[in-house]
Amino acid sequence: MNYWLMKSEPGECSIDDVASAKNQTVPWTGVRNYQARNFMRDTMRVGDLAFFYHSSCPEPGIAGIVEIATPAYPDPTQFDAKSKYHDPKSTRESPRWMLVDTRLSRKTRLIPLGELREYQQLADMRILARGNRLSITPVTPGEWNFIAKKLLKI
DNA sequence: GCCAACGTTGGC
DNA sequence: GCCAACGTTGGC
Repeated sequence: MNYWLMKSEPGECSIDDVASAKNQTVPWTGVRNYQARNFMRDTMRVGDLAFFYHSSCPEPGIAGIVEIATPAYPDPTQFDAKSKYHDPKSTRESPRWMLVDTRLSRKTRLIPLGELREYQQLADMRILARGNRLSITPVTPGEWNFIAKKLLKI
């Protein structure tokens, strides 16, 4: 079982959008970065848990927990000429972009980015690194447990 | 809106 | 294969 942190812009898809989606499940559409794709394609397993992080918004921070609900499969938006995620270089025979579905595990209180920065135990988290732009990053069990137990008390 | 940081592109 | 230019991300 692996732990992750997945960024989403709440203007695109917030934790409340996941909560109100059918089966409280959303496809993690639109990843166009190879490292993030590789995590989904190669390392994620059904049942893995991820912090759902709100980025590029007034209050960036962890807003909930989602569970990986499916194995990786081709992101349909890459084939859709009308989608902003369309990739003309990708083919159905050898799709370039993969995604997983994520299902709400629970909504949490919002842990602001500034609060995450307060703890030495979390100092190595990728999300806290300067200039970090990777939208999916691994979280260690130690970091996961610290956030879940100490900050969220779950 | 600014700007640092980083990934991707494309010419060579 | 190198690397400069460019575009994007994301916090502030």
